[in-house]
Amino acid sequence: MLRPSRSRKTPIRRASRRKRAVQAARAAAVPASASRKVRSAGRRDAILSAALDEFSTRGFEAARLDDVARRAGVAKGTIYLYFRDKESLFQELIRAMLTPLVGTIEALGEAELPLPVLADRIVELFVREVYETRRKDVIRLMISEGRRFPKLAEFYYREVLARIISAVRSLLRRAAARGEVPEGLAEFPQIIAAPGLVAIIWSGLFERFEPLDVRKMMKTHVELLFAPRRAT
Amino acid sequence: MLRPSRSRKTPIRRASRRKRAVQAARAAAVPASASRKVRSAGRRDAILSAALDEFSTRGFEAARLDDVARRAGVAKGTIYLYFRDKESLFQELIRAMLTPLVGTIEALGEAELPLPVLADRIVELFVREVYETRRKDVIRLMISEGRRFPKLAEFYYREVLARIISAVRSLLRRAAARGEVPEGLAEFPQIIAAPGLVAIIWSGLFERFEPLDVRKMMKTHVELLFAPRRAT
DNA sequence: AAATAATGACTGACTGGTCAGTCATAGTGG
DNA sequence: CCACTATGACTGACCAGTCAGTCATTATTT
Repeated sequence: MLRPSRSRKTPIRRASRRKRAVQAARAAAVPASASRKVRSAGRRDAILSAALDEFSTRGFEAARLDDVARRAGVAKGTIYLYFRDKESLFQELIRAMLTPLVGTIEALGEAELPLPVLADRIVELFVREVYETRRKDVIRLMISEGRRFPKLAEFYYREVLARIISAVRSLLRRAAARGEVPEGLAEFPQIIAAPGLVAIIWSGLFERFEPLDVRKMMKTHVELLFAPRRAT
Repeated sequence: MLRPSRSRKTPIRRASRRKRAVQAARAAAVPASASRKVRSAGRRDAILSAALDEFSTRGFEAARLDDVARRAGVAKGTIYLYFRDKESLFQELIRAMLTPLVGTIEALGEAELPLPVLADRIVELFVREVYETRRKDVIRLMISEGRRFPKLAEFYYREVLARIISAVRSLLRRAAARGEVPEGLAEFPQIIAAPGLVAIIWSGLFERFEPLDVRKMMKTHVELLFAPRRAT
């Protein structure tokens, strides 16, 4: 916690043993007619969605839970029925949005695709599944605020990043063995992702001064990396 | 405005009895012997340096000016003699640290260096002038907090980024004209910087799980980009 | 050169406003 | 009918920014 003194006072008397319904229900408006379970899941999603909006525009510290509640169409106290505290809400948000990426990327790594097709897939995956979705904002949040949440960074590294890196690395090794990409690349999968991250940062800070064609930049980069070379 | 009943303009005598003790305990960053002008400059620098530390570790919002003051060996009020407010302190910090980079990079762009030497210089410049200095922290701050300071982002874009990009771009164009680098690269100078930025982010979030050899990654990347290719 | 006055840099207790988290009370689905 | 869900006014911590007061340094007078 950022200010440990604040919440230490009251002992936590959380009795709920209920398993969290982590199923990805659609974040539609919550019809009054729906069953409790459905409404509950809807509420949770609405809160997460509202939190993403507020955290994205104001930053974690400056975001007000009152605003999150209003945006979610819920009272502030309700948030505390679904999340232990603000920090926990933040962590759940990141967790819920980024975990699903892993499977997609691992699948991409396992398919044995010809190099040009692969390059294309990587670019498209990034643009369509990240850059053009709210995942872009979540990753921006992770970049901006992650440093102050070491537990979250650790979770993210173990559950998401390490697995993605490992998948990309083995893919690069196989390609390198066939002589399709240079050896050195497999050691630094970060290099492949780098322009994507830069694009995310750029879009938040400088887009209005100098727009950036993300797809084209990614394509240029990947093609440069994967281009056939003269023998050394 | 409602005033507390006894409040007049009555000056209330409350000179601190602990004053002498406090002054004795204060770590004197600036020797009391120095002239006013010297001490003043020293104070400003001490405040900026302390602010960088506090902003870096807690983030802009969470950083307390009380802590900045303590770290600088100064009273809180003193900060307001040198900076209008917290935001202005932040802006001055970024401005003071990053503006000097421009000249260095423009000089690099103007020297007509052989490609392998140039690659080396770029990597070394980044590692020595940014990554191994506190500029790394300032850039991390810019990335993390810049979005909430549009004015600052604009200043930074105009005064720093645009000029760097322009220098790098013209350098790349000349190299492309000689056939030394691929044409596409000049359109996206961001690609060259990307791994450097990723390294800065990585070092803040994941270094403790998986250390990253920045120099080697940068070198790998630049060499891949600049490598001789088969004719297309 | 010493005494005295003027200056303005510096201090830190205090204020006003903010907001995370609580809990007494009010619904409502099963 | 009551356990579960939801509410929102409230509280206590917290902190940026203020300003009346202090005192070291510099300027002026004797």
